Amino acid sequence: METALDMTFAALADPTRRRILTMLLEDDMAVTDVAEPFDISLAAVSKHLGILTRAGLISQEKRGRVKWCKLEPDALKAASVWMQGFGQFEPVNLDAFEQFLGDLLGEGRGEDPSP
Amino acid sequence: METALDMTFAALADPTRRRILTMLLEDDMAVTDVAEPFDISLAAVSKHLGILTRAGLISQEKRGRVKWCKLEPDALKAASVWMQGFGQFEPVNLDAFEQFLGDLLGEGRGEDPSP
DNA sequence: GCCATCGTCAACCAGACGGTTGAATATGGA
DNA sequence: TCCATATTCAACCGTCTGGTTGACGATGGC
Repeated sequence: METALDMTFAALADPTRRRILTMLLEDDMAVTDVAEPFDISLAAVSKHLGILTRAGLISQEKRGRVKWCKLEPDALKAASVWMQGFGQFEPVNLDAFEQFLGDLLGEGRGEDPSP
Repeated sequence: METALDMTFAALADPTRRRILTMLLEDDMAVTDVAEPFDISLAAVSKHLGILTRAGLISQEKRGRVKWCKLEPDALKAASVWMQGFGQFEPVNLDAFEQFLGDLLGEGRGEDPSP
């Protein structure tokens, strides 16, 4: 049986999907617009969005002929809580977050969760 | 290129590996002892431990003929920080954590990160 | 009504994943 | 020295994953 936590972490394991999530952090987007910055087919992006939707990380609503994608941050909450159960590190503060973003730059681009 | 975040989330996506992490939360363990509660082969557990090690979530140290596995919670920190970048939910408090554990019971066993 | 646009579906492919088994490599104890 | 214990390695298997392409169903503009 595949639990919610399984699906959440599996969804987050792909860099394309994480990048999509950070894009949606700024604003809701249509599928075509989500796909625009990527070098893969629209069908591939559509699959990624399906995985994110099944994991509950985003929701999709069709208005007219365009389907809008919206971030659902509450799904991240469960995963975040799971990790914090390990509790051996203090709640994250903004300073640590900024520093982490700096570290990230050396590792790969398009990962940053903030504008 | 496979980033650290890729490996962390992929490692967390498997329920066997999450259960191993919660076991190691209580104490360091030898590979054989880690494998004991599982219905899979020792070799399979050894592979899981390799994945957790490569993701930096645990470390392994050989003392004598037994290899000890130790939780490395700092690796979870990066992933936790990434998620908190979405910041639309407040830092987790203990009450929410207890409630979450309650919710989890209906979903699958062996997932709980606390004793 | 017609055509372009938005998005998904279906079939396919290469490669990774989780598991198995059996052999191999330490190491410790008698 | 010999044997049992602890762990990994290597080869293999079925299934899932991320990608492609081409055809297809809706919807909106003209």
